[in-house]
Amino acid sequence: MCLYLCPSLEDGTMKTQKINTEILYPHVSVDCVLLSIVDDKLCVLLAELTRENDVKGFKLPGSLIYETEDLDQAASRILKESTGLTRIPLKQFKSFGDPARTTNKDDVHWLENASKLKVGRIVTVAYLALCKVRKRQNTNEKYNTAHWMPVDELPRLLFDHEHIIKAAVQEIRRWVDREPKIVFDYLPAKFTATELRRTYELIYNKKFDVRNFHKKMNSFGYIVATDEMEEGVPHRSARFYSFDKVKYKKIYAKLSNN
Amino acid sequence: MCLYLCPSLEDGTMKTQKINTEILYPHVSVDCVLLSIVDDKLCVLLAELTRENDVKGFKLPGSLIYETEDLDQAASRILKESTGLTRIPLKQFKSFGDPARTTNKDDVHWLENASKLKVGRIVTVAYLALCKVRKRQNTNEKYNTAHWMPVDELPRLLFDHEHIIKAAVQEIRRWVDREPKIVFDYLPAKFTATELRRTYELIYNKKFDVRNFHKKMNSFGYIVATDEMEEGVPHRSARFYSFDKVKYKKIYAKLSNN
DNA sequence: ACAAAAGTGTTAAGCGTACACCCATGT
DNA sequence: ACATGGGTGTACGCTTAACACTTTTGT
Repeated sequence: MCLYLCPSLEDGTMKTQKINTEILYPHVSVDCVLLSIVDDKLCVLLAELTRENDVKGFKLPGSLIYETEDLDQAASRILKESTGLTRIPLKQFKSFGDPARTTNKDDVHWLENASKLKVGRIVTVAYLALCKVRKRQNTNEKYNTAHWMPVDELPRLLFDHEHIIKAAVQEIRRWVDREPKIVFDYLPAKFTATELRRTYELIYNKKFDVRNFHKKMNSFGYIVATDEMEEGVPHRSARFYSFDKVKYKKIYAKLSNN
Repeated sequence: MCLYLCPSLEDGTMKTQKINTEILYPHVSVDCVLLSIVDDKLCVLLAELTRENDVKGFKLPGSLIYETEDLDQAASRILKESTGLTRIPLKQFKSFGDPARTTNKDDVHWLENASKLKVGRIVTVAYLALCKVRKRQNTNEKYNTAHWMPVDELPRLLFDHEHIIKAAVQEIRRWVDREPKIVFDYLPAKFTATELRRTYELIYNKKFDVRNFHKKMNSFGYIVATDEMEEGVPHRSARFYSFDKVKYKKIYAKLSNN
């Protein structure tokens, strides 16, 4: 029943935090699984947590939400804080609310120490994005400890964050199936067939036949060949292709009409 | 950043509610979009809200979560409270946390009146299920006002509940695509080809060719013909089929290996 | 006999998969 | 010349979609 509702938090009885003159809503957090390809591996951005110069583990970039903030806004904020990126499509994919998710004694102890707050129950809403990696992205000092780490060689992670990452990797495949556009938001404006294929291979964690992949690319209808060719490579140079937004939208207009 | 954490709620500073000797966590709710087929229409279970014998609108069955309760548990509880059903697969499909979602003045006024509580921000986690409709299901007095209403003829709904239902109807199609099993959890143990086809048609909101549908049924491999036939119908009697769980699991074992 | 719904088969088109060789470029 | 990766076509099997008539049963 929904008849028992949230008492106002504005009466000051909650230990709310003032940050940037905004009030946190200290019951719900957003965690972002930011994926990218680094050194030919599918990687996730992780923040390193240390205590007394001792690395204790890693966590996903995340934050409690603000009182006046939508979940999607919180996710965008975290994306920007942790990578400097904006306008990257973010997808909410699952919420995690097991009361036991924040009860690992080591994790609680470590986090309470770092945060100077008592750690209670938190329901977290997980988001996913495929990020262009930029140099000099870690301008925020909180994230000078952020690292892109391969999703299949994960370090010790806070609470259920490993579980969240595994779910995200499953989810991104379904997302790309439905909205291939996100791959082109990730890729540079001009890309070679091999770059595109390799991106798909790393996302799906399987090889695609080169000839069949070219055929598929052509069948899409929204990937257009340019006149430009790779230069300075010690082998036959590859053609650059680009993504035609208008054609894409026409093709996918039907699909979303349901 | 996740460093600002939830203060313990056990210090009594929150206006928590004691119900069934458990403490509510008054910041997160679970709402269930319970779908079923009634009178050959895809319907959703809605609770009617009245004030002074005046029908003000409808809402999804939902509830704040308990302190010690997982989100999935809360959804199962709501399912049971509102329909009496247990063991029906429930799928978490999306969370809704727009701060403005609970700010419609009419809705707030009406709900505050009904609940005798100040309505603040609530993040809700939405679940979906396909329910067998049972007679005499509304044993819980809270739900003597529950009705199955067609999803394409929705009445005035509380807050963003219409939006949640629309999202659920999209989602159930994807769910059936991935896990056809839920259709057989919905259907009786013995069902005719037409019943199955009609179920698909109502879920997908489109017609399926009869012959092609039979062919597809057979290709599944887990739908087995029985010797039983319909009786007492004023036309050729239909064969009953049944769902073979073991065969199904063998077939879908591969798919989930990813 | 008729009304009403059940059940059945073929064809064509599109899509996925498997597979091997020549091409262009820099060293 | 050679090493390196780029680029191309065909054939087969599977899946999907379109389409019309006969069968069974109760009245």
